[in-house]
Amino acid sequence: MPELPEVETVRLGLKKLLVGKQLDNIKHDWPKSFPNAVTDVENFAIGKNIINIRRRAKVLIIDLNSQYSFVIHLKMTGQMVFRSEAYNFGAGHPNDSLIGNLPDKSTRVDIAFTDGSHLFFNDQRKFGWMRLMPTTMIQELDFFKKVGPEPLSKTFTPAVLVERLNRRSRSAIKAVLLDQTVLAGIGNIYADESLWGAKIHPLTTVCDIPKNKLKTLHQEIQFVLKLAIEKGGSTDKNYVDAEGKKGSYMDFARVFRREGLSCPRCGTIILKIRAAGRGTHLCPKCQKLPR
DNA sequence: CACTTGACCTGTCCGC
DNA sequence: TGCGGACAGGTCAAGT
Repeated sequence: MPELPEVETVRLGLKKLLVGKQLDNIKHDWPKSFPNAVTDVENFAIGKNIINIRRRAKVLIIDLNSQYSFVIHLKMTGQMVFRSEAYNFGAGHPNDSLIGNLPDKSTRVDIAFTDGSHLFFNDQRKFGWMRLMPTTMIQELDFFKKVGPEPLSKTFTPAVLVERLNRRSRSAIKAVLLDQTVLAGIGNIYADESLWGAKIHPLTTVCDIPKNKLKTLHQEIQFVLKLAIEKGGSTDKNYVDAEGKKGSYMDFARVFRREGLSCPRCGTIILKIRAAGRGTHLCPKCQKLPR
């Protein structure tokens, strides 16, 4: 589910809620969701304390004071939800909460802390995973070696965007924006939203995009990601933050999931096409293919 | 190589 | 109401 803004929202929530807590017990029922040896969990997690929560691309990292960390990818439907007590109802926001009692049938991992609170890793589709590993080994993972720059970092200038996109200059821009080795953290929602903002058709070949539009694209990527973090991310279906609450970016979306509605800029009916194997939304008047 | 498709899973929605 | 198929925010591996 989550792209950079959703993972960042979860990170901010977990950082407030989890730092300092001591692990008491871990229950898990689906090996692919938590592929760890029992001895590693006993030696490097149980009884240890959480010291920091980080994010790189769409990956969450929970550091323990044992030189080990949980590395977490939520993929399509993963959720990390904290409860001060297990088995109670959510934060008391009936309109904002998607989930009630925990654990439930989507719970893959249940981490109990010594103060009685719990962290639940829920994942309907079981694509996501969390694994315990030595903190220093994280940077050795293939994914981390290859992943591109963070689009909200100070060093991510328009020139850096151009240089990264040119690595796949003959591919369609939508596919390139989704490529995590080009840029970190952009997924289907924010790719469509930023291309609409820059008035670029998702199937445009990178080398056919004029320089000034690439500069606009750089601005739009940062604008859309920052706005989405402000709004607590996008809840299309499953996404919730660390307290189980939905994000509200979808109320601000200009094209994503708005097929058949009118373009907020020109009023033309928004289309949904297939690009890079993904549902792709665009305004056919604002976003024309160069000819 | 570069791009597309299938696989990993469960759930929901739509058409017949 | 039931059933089949398409589709869903991500990433790999395999195939063309």
